[in-house]
Amino acid sequence: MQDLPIAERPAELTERADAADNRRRILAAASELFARCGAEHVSMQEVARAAGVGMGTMYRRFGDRAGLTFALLGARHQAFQEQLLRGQPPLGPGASPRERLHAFGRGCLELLDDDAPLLAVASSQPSSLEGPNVAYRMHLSVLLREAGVRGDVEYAVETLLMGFDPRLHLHLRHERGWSLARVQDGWCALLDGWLAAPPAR
Amino acid sequence: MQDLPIAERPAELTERADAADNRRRILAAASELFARCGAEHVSMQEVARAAGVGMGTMYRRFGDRAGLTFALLGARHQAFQEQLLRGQPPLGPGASPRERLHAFGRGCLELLDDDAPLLAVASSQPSSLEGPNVAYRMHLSVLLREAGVRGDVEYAVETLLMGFDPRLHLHLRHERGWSLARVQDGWCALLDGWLAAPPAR
DNA sequence: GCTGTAAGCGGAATTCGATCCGCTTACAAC
DNA sequence: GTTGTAAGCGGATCGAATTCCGCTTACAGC
Repeated sequence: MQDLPIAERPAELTERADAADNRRRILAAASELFARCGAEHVSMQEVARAAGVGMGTMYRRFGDRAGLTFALLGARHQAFQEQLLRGQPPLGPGASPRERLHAFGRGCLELLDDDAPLLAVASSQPSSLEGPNVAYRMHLSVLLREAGVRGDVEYAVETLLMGFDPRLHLHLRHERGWSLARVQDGWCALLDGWLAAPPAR
Repeated sequence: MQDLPIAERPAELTERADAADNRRRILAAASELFARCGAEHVSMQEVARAAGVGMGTMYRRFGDRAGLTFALLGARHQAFQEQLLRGQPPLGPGASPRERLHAFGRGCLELLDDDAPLLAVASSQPSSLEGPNVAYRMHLSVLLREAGVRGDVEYAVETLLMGFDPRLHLHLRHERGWSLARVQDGWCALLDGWLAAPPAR
């Protein structure tokens, strides 16, 4: 939180005062509308009108709908990433890789449990394999190697990330009615499968 | 192939002659246009025009873009499913569950390798976790149990299915430049992780 | 062959995301 | 304070998916 979690500060520093104001108004309006009506029933038009800005302004700032969504989630996810890098064990450094990975998975799925409806709308976009996942990909990759996983670590990373897919999560939680704990346990079992795996093949 | 692979015949049997004709024309036009221009550059308008039908006709028949896509892929996937149920080992019955699962994964990924561009367009749709995956979900579920997997088999099934996500596949194959064999080996390693896993936790 | 009717049809209308573009304005330099 | 200019603005516009609805027609029953 104190210094740059990803590379995102420059944009805010060189931002014109009126632009910053609009940005805050758009985020506030989007947050309120999404919460009130459900993200999938709110059009970009409506957000723009509620924020008192034109369409051009929204798209200049956020690029597309997914961009707006990620920006909305930004604060919470940055705090989480901060914990991964500098927080207390078991999430932060100090615990064993396996413990950190378990804590990471459970934590991510907890965040996801709140954000899935929002993210599911964004995840059909081009940016979908990106967003916060870029940071998580690296985190997983490092810890899996530390934990001594043999075989194709990068493929393992991808499967573990797929476990955070918002549409999968909604499917399991709501269509299939699973508890969050069941999903978390499943993810940890998947992880342990990779940790225990013989050298592949 | 000889008798109903999924439940889909009734629609074709009660179909009016002109409707059947339109359906064939739409599929032919879509197939040709998708192949020539790339699925993502062809609008439903264009398919309709090329087939010589109105928009209403397309949507009455196929529901939405994803439906059209799945219909287009239907024949190949039904043949594959047929092989799973009644074909030669190792794909069909006769081999050990583990061998059948490996063959299944490799075969699916091979099909996917051709179809991913098409499926990726469809997979942002509501129908996305469905399509051919419904049948594959059951196949995996049965074979994993036969193979004696302990713990949450259903979660294992979902992770294995995520390995067939068309957008993941395109990402790995084209953005990351992996070979098909690497993806297949990765999937098999994932499978073996589940087969070898201790009772979870 | 005639006829009633449900299925099917075409294409206009609607909706929504995204882009475009000419006008406005904050603010740094002087 | 004035000024130049790049950044920012808004809303018209476009393109695509999907829905709607009044007309047409295949075909089962007679």
